[in-house]
Parts: sequence; C-alpha cells; structure tokens
Amino acid sequence: MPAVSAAQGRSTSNGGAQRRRAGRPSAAVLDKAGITAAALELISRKGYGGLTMAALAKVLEVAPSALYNHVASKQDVLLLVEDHLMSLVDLSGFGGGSWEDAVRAWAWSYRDVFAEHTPLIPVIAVLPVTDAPQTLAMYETVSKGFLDAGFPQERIIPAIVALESFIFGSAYDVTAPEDIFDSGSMAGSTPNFSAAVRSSAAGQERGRPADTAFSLGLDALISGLGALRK
Amino acid sequence: MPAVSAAQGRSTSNGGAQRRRAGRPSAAVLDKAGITAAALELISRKGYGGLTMAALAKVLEVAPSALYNHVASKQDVLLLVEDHLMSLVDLSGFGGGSWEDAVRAWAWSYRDVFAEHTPLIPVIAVLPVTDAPQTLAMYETVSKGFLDAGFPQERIIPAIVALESFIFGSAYDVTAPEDIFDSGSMAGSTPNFSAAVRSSAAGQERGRPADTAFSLGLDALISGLGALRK
DNA sequence: CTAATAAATGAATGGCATTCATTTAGTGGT
DNA sequence: ACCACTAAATGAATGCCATTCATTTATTAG
Repeated sequence: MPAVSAAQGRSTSNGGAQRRRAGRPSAAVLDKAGITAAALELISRKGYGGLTMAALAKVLEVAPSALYNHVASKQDVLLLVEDHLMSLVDLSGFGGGSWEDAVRAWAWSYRDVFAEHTPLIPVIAVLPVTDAPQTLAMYETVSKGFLDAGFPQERIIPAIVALESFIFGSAYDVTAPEDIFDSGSMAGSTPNFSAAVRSSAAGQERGRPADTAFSLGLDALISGLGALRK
Repeated sequence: MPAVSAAQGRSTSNGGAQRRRAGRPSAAVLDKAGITAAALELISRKGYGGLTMAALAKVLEVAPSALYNHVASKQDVLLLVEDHLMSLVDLSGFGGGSWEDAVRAWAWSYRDVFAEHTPLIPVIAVLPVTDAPQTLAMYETVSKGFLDAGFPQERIIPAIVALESFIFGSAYDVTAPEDIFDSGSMAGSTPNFSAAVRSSAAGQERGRPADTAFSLGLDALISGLGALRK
C-alpha cells in the first residue's frame, strides 16, 4: 500500500501538508528539537505503542526515511525524549533548605516523570551520560547537593545510584493494575500473604498503594543514607 | 505428562528436524513446561533478542503456529519464563535466623536472577500473581517471614513492594556499561559530578560498582524498614 | 459410529525499523 | 562563475516478526 498517509492534502482543509516533491527543500523541515517534540506529542496522545517511525514521520509531514538524516535509529529518538524529560525533574530543593527535603522533592518528581514513561527506563539505565546534556546537568546539581550536605566524595555516586534504582523500580509500580495482588482461587494456599494484602488495602483508604510504598522506602533510604554524612 | 520436551529427532543426530506431516501427531509434541524450557535455553544462548516465536519453534522442532495451541501470545511465553525464575530466588533465610539476614539473602538472589533477565521486569511489574504460582509462593513465604519478625500486618505489603522496587531498579543497574558516567567532553561543566565519579571509581578497586550501590541501599532499607517492627 | 475437540502444518497478513537509489538545494574552493 | 561535495528530502524495496486462518490428522466423548 502506498499509504496516502502524511501529505495528502491538496485543497481540502486538512492539517496543511502539501505534497513535497522529491529533493532537498529550501528550508530544512526536520531537526532534533522538532523530532523530540513530535515524539512527545505522539507518546502523550497514543502511548509508546503508537510511537513508530512511520507515525512520527506522519506527524512531522515527512517520509519515514527522512528521519534517518537526523537520527541513526529509533533508539536515538528515545534518547532524545529521555534527555528532555530529565529537564522536568525538580531540582529546586538543592538550592537551599535541608538535604532531606531536597532529596525528597527530587525523588518524587523523578518518579512521577518516569511513571508516565516506563518504556524509557531500560534506555536510561544504559545511557552513557555523555550523550545526554540535561541528564548530566541533573547529576551535577544533585552531586553538589550531596557534597554540600557533607557526604564523603566516594559515597556520593553509590548513594545516588541506590536512590535512582529505587525510583525506577517505583515508577513501574505506579503503573501496576489495582488487583495485581489478587491471589484469586489460590488464596487458600497463601494465608499470610492474602491476609497482608487485605490488611494493607483496608488501612489504605486515601492515596495510591504505590505512593504508600514509595513513601515508606524513600524515608528508609533517606535516613539510612543520611547517616553517611560527616 | 513428563513432557519429552525438546523433542529429539528420530535416529539421525542431525540438528535438522524430520519433517512431520500435517495433522495431529499421536503423541503431543508441545506443552507449557517444554516451551518454558526451550525459551530459557534460547535466552541463555542468544539473549532476549534471539527469543522469537520462530526461533522457539525451531528449537522445539515445530511450526511457529503450533505454539499458539498452547500459549495465546509471546507475552504468555514471557510469563511462563518469569514464573519459573521466581522459583530460583533464595528463600532459605526465612526458615530461621534473623529477619535482616533473611531479607538480605532474598534480595541479593532476587536481584541476581533478574539482572540476567531485565527484559522481564516490565512484565513482572504488571503481572497479576494469580497467573503465577511460583511468584505467589514466594510472596507467601516472604509475608510470613515479615509477620513472624513482628511487622504490623498492614505494613507488610508496602515494605515488600518498596524492597522489590529497589531490587528491580538495581537489576538494571547491573547491566549498565562500565563507562556510563563518563562525562567526556562535557566534564568541564560538571566539576562536582566528575569529581564524585572519579572518587568513587578510585575507592572501588574490587567488586562491581553496582554491588556497592546495592549493598548501600539495601542496608539503608533494611534498617529503615526494620524499625517498623513492633 | 460419529461429532467434537485437540494439535499439528503451511501459507498468508500486516506492521515494523531500516536501507538504498534518486532528486534537488545549498556550500566551499578555485 | 563554475564545480564538486554534502545535506535533506522522496519513494520503493527488504527482511524480520507476531499472529491468523484454512486444512489435515488423531484422539476422545456421547
């Protein structure tokens, strides 16, 4: 199928999109910032399942192959998105106030941002920071916050990594279905677990279960790691 | 059914799979246990990139479409694998000894198992335990361990979830490349971060960096969560 | 004995990322 | 002013992949 797709257009009041003839256009249509923005729009509209190179090209009113003049692969697009998201993480606490409060605000916003973007977590976990300026900027601010709070220099990176690991895992947790711990017909053979599930659901009432666990773990990490300060 | 599983070809020691004629064979060739075993073998040999329905069918010496008589989708295969892996997690500490030691042994082995299977983490995070008997069994044992250690019932699930979140995030961390924190040409603009990276690398010497961070975070979590006991 | 069901084959199907030949436009050097 | 090179677009493959469907054969239930 020729896929009428992107640029149909002509006279009808569509999104615009005149068909472009082959060859380099006078003004460049694409750049990394535009690709990033289009990817984010697509993700928010259709989710990560809807983020395909073809769909991205359609949003940008370009042939799919044109994207490859600006990124080497789809993975590259994900990297661009990932780095952009890092700029949304709240670092304001590291400007003043206690280390505990700064870490808490940072961790909650970091988790919230990536809870909406869990498919990027495997990407982040392996992404060399060199290629990600926003990510690097975040690490710089956080490192300085830890240093100023009195952390021994050689403990700073392990502490940040431990916190990040917890944050990434917790981001997945946010996306879990309500009934994930429903033991169903097997409940009879798991009395202790089933009782614990019932009991935590009962004591819950307000707020998401994921928030309760995150709060609990974060407090434990903050107090445990905080003890490393000189 | 013992499930001959990875069906071997007739007499010849070819890798080559006698061609079976169409129609139901007298003895069933496939079952879930065999599919699970073949998937695990494939994963260990070729990684998750090599785990395709076609490759799985080839290992089992069947046509790809035959798999769909036993599983509904590839996701289903991943679920089978995931549940099998849960049986490899070390629960022995919960038989006796201190809660701290039991949790520590459980957490390390849990992380080690899934560090080799990070592509399953998104699957687990969303998997209803009903469909996963081994997973359910693990939760039962761990829940009982927490209860016996004096945890208030309504705190047990949040505490386990917090630990699991940390474990999953840390499993990704194990797979990160050595030089992930290399700031390269940008190092000049990130003095605090770069110094922290150098310093933690220097103090490292033995063991993986991921182990240092995991140990640090796990100790913090254990001492913080342990304080919840009555 | 027969109808329903289970389990296999083999041939599509449609979606996907990616590549390649081709076209056109700007750019740097002489 | 010319020319070679490079940049940025189109459009037509390519190959991989999960999944579906019609068909065949065997077993099982009534």
